[in-house]
Amino acid sequence: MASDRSLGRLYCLLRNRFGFQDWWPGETTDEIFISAILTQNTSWVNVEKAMLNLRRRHLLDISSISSSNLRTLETAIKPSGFYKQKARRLKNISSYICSKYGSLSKMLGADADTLRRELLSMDGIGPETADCILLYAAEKPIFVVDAYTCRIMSRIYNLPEMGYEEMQELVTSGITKNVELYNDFHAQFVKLGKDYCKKNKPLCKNCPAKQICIYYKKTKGN
DNA sequence: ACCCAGGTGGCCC
DNA sequence: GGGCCACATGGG
Repeated sequence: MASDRSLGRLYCLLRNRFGFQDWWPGETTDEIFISAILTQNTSWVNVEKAMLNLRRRHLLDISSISSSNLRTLETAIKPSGFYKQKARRLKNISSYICSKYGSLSKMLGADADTLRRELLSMDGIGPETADCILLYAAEKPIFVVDAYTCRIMSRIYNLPEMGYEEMQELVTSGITKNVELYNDFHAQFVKLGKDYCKKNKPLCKNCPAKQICIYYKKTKGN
C-alpha cells in the first residue's frame, strides 16, 4: 500500500473534489490550542459556540484563562460538553504553561519530540490533541490521526484494529513529510468522514474514496 | 428514544 | 497491554 502511491492518489481525489480546507480555524496559536482541547469528542459547531463565549469574555488566550474564575470558564465553555472537566484541565494547563514558559509561543518553539512529550505529560492532552497542537499551532510535520482517519483507512484498505501510533506510521509512510500536506490531508479526512463515511453505515454511493477502494481491491494480490 | 461528535484518563484484569 | 466507564452538550 505504501509503495503504490495509493494515499497520494486519495489526497488528490479529495483535494480536487473538496478544495483546500484551510485548517485550523482560529486566528492565533492560543485559539488553536484552546479549541484543540474543547473539540475532544465534541462536534465543531459546539466548539464554535464555546469559543464565541470565550471571545465575549476576553478569554481566548492562555494567560487570561490561567487567571480566570473557574466558574466563569465553565459557563463559557458549557456548549462544548464535558465542561467541568475541560474547564479544570484547560485552566491547569494554561497556568502551567504561563508559569513555566511565560507564553505558549515560547513553549511551541521546542523541537517536535520534546514538545510532544511535554504535551502528553499534561492532564487532558492525549495523542490526538498533542498532535493537533504540534501540526496546527507549532507547524511541525506531525500527522494527526483521529476517528475519521481510522474509519476511512479501515474501510478503504480493510485494515485490522490498530493503535494510534501504528496508524500514524501507516499514513505517513505513504506520503511525503510536509507540514502543508499533513495539514490539509487531515482536514480532508474529516471532511470526507463527516459527509460520506459515517459511523456504522456503508460508504455513500458518491464517496470519492470508492474508486480508491476498487483500485486497491483490484491490484491487491490475494 | 436513540446515535453521534475533529478524546482523555481512571480503574480493572 | 486491552476492555469498560464517566465525562455532557446539541444536532439528526
